[in-house]
Amino acid sequence: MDTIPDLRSWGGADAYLRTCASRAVLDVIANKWVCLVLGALREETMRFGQLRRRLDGITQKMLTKTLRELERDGLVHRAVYPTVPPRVEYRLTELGQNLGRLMTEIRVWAEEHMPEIQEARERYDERAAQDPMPV
Amino acid sequence: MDTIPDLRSWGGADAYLRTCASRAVLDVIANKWVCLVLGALREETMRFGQLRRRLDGITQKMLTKTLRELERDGLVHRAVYPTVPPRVEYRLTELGQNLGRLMTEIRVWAEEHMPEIQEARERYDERAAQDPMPV
DNA sequence: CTGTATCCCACAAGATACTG
DNA sequence: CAGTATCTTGTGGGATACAG
Repeated sequence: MDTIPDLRSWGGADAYLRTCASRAVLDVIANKWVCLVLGALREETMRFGQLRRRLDGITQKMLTKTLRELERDGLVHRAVYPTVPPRVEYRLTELGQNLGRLMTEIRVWAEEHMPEIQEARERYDERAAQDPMPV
Repeated sequence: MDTIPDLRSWGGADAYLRTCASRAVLDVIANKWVCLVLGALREETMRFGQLRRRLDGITQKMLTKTLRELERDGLVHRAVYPTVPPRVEYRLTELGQNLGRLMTEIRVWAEEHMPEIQEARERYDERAAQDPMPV
């Protein structure tokens, strides 16, 4: 079982986390699957398999892990209906919806500016290819 | 030398990246150091060592790598002054400032909501400790 | 259908030492 | 000062098999 990292190292002498909440939150959302799951659930409550298809490319394992983390962080609510076969629905909590709005802003930014990034990369790579990098 | 991963590595039929810009951008910003560097440079142009001290806890290697990626993506400009000892200044490009604003929103959100996340975790862990998890 | 449990590997990332 | 070059370890994450 994957263990969920504990952040209580907070306030301690640790160099990374010390002072700020920002770093703790970044440890939550600086994760592509987390962002994508939040984004997907923003649209509607979804079942596990539905979510899996929606997030084309995610493995069962990563989806489960991501959802558990989000549940632990109070961003996603997990509702189990003890039917057979089992039915599990995931929906954003209020906190999750709140964060989801930020995710949407990121998506909007992404769609608007990705071309510029792509162009910058091509320029950079071209320059790098020309410059005689030392052995 | 660390190579900068190329998006196209997963190209073509891959399930993850294909269509959307969001995923490509998430691969850029879903990274705590990237977020922190952008956040730091939002305040002011900084030299390498200055940045390193500011981002307490980052290693030289990771800072270098992060800055190279950001430079490649056109988010950070790198200015080298061929003095001795060398002086290298990093500043956000316009695109970088633009993204930096999003970073700031994340920081604001973090400071506002981290306590809620922390509480959710404690509740979750307490519940988990009580429930007799199956072997 | 919704998960757990394993095996496995590539790579992210820290520590350390060296250089123009 | 601003990096490179190595070495090593942890872990993110895929593939697969199995279970309630």
